[in-house]
Amino acid sequence: MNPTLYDVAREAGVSLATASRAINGSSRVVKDEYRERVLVAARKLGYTANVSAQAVARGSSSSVALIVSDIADPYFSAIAAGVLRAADAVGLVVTIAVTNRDAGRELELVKLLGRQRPRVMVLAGSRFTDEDDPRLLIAELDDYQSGGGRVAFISQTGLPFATVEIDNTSGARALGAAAVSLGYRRFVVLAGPEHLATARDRSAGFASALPVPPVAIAHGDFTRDGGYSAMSSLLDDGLDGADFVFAVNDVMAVGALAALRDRGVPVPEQIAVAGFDDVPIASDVTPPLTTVRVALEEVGEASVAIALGADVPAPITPEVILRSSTPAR
Amino acid sequence: MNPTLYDVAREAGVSLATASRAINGSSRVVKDEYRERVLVAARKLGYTANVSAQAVARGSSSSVALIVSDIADPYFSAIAAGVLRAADAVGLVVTIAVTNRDAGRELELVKLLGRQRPRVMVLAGSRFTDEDDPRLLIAELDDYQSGGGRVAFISQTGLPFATVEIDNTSGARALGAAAVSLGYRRFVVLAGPEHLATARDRSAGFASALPVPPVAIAHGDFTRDGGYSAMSSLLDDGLDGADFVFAVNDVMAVGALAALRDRGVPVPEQIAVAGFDDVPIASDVTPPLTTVRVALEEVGEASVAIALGADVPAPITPEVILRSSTPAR
DNA sequence: TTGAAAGCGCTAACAC
DNA sequence: GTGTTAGCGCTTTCAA
Repeated sequence: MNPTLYDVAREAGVSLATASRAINGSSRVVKDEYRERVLVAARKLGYTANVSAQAVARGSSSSVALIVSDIADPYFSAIAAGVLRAADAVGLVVTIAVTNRDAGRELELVKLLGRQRPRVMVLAGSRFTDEDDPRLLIAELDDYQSGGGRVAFISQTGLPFATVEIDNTSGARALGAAAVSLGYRRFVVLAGPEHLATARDRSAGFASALPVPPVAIAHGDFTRDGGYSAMSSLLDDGLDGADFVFAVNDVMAVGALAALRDRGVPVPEQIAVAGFDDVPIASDVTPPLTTVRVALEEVGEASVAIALGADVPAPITPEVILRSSTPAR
Repeated sequence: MNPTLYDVAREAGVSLATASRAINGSSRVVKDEYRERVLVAARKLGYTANVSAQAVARGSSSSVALIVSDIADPYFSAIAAGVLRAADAVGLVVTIAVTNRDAGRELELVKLLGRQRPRVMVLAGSRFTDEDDPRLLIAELDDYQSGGGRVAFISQTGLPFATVEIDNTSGARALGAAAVSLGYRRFVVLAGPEHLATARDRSAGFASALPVPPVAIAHGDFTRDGGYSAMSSLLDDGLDGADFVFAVNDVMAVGALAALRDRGVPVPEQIAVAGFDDVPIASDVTPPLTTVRVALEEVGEASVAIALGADVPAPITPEVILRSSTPAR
């Protein structure tokens, strides 16, 4: 059995209240001698506070709930790292749950994690433009907020909650412009899931910078394998002189690179490849990937900051990073 | 304010006890009519159970605590994915904290996360052979266990707790043997931190399969950058005819690949490279990396299984995966 | 089967 | 400063 605060108080010969004040350092001042006695007793008994009990008594917990699509995806694990760091800095503990890219699951998880009454809830999945009904999610989050919780979204605009917004459109447009000025002329887009807002914005932003529409667009999952198969199907159809492929995120670009390599298509000699996000591996694949950098860890940190009351920052405009996967033509 | 169970009971016109039984489905049976009324009332009020209060009343929580070195490292994020999946399957929620590879931090985190009285605690960092004093950690974990918690370690033998053991030595030895039979003769090892048990085992296992000792061993962090700098310093010293470099984990191997590429050393033509773990990107770098596969997600799942009482599995013997970074000579 | 009531471990008035 | 005590929201005897 774990010793309770009551045990500590008895051992120290003080009241429960004094022990509580000495250990968690409330605003009240405890005489040094007593505090010392309490601390010694706590150490002697191996006392560990019970945060559940504290949460019940205080009416608020010390945790942040984080919902991501897939923790093994470098995009989300980088965000998680930022959330973890920011939470740690303010003494909060982080509970993580994954949707596996299932929108319905997200609502369930909001309910599930909401049971912990976390101080903050960060949602980092992505919205679907054709979503059945975001109203249920909104209602659930409203309930959560009315109970004193704070919500922050990452990269999902259009919802009535604080959001760390990433300007996917202009980032992608900048990349498109860079590609054009490097001399590329025939573009192909690995566009991700058809109804995923982030994917659409990036795809559209990229296209908006081109003098001519992309010669082909292939949809696929927002994952490495999605990139691999989208690229493969494009290859099956014949590249038809395309000289540049834009994958709407880096993990898809990595998949595309693998597909290209498996087919023996030289990159960047025959075709250039670019991604989006600048996840850590982007610079370590061969050739190093041109991409659009989003400071993911900072985005994660910002999400807990705004949930905790910081001003919502202006939309983050990601920066084009040119690497050898897209040399000048 | 969040509605409480009391509110629900009142709304449904039943007692608190009945509402509790109807909602969490205790062993007691509640008359259908009452149950229905309670459920309707709960929905109407938007009732959400408060797990902290449940934990206090029940004396046990429904969470698992996971401690890893760095969630952005693919090795740990893969393990985390497994832990998350296994926890989800049994209705447990996961709290994650990172040590940033600081051994002292691990003890602090055990204390910190222990305050939640998690049902299970999984430690996935790595032990240092020269550790100041594992006794403190052990004592802390013993306390935790005596309070009813269950501990599981991943890949860290020698501690008196259930462990998902990875046979690093034999995996590395098998890789060494494979390298020899492929025709390689002059080996170099990127050995990781000097006192990290996992790194030492892998390094020693590999060397034990060679006819001659490695021509050089470079230590460095167990990270991508550690691999990059270890490889760089070896390059500075002159490779001296080495034809094979073994990095004790994949992320270091990826760093080594980058260092080699930056210096213009062709891989695998001039020198072959192999890693360990088979993290997802291993097969996506160029050339695809020969490695020793550890089923990381399964390891994560196994850790919660054994903590929950499953039999401790035999040490996992990882499997050599030959890819193009180590062609036959 | 249901309800009253005694806790669970802790905090925070409130009184001394 | 310190102690008493009434909760916090929920579970679980124990009677009825």
